[in-house]
Amino acid sequence: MSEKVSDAEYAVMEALWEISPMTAADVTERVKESRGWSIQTVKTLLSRLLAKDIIAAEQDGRRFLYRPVVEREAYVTGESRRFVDRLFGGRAAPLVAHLAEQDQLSREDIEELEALLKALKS
Amino acid sequence: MSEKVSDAEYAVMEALWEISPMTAADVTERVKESRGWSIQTVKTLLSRLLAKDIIAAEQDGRRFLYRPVVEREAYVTGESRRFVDRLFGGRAAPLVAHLAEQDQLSREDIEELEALLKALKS
DNA sequence: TTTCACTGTTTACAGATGTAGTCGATTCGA
DNA sequence: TCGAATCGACTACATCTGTAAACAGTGAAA
Repeated sequence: MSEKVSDAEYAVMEALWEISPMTAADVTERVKESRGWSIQTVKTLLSRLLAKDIIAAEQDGRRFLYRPVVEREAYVTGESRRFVDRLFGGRAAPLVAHLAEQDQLSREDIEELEALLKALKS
Repeated sequence: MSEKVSDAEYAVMEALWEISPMTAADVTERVKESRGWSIQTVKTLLSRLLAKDIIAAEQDGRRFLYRPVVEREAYVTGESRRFVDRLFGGRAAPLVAHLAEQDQLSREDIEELEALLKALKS
């Protein structure tokens, strides 16, 4: 059970899930727009992720190339489960009901969901 | 926009959302099973929630009676939005698709969702 | 060869969080 | 009435988080 990923660390993971492996400088470049972090900050986050075994590093000359160990899919699954458990007693239907009540479902969402359910029934 | 509720604080909120108002001792009693907290811990959490204006306290003799200011509904809405934004680009359909892929949807969920969608279409 | 740019590593430091202990006031039971 | 229980307030303290600065090593440019 890999450890918890903080908000800031998550931003780094997003970059690495999109492209990997990358050097610390690359990652800094890619997260520059969203967060204005210095490369020092990114290095700290990378070290912490390394220590938690969320990512791995492979030496390349004098630098390291970082890559995810935990895949995005697995992470999202874990987080989703935690979220649904915590706020909706582990049931998905109340979650969707809630989103619907809050008008957080677009017509497009609704159509996709219908198609999805149809597929699930078969 | 009310401040962030930590994990421990959330456990206290759950109790208060179920029954309120309650004294610190009551809350301690109600969270005893899930978390084994001392009353001191609960008092600290209540103070922090007070400071964040997530709950309010009304004096009752020598004690305080605590009650939620932020309603569960509002909290869940905020958290849901944050969650869906962060992990699914703000779209609900991919979230449900993901839950489906992970077999996190029961037959019951599926039926409820169908009914829900039917209602939404009208 | 000297200097500079760039590495990773170590250290920093304030604020949030989890989990209480201590303290002074007060009320309640004996 | 007097001690025990209880209350809220204040203090404590380790860990995590966000955000870096300082530093030491090294490879590249001049």
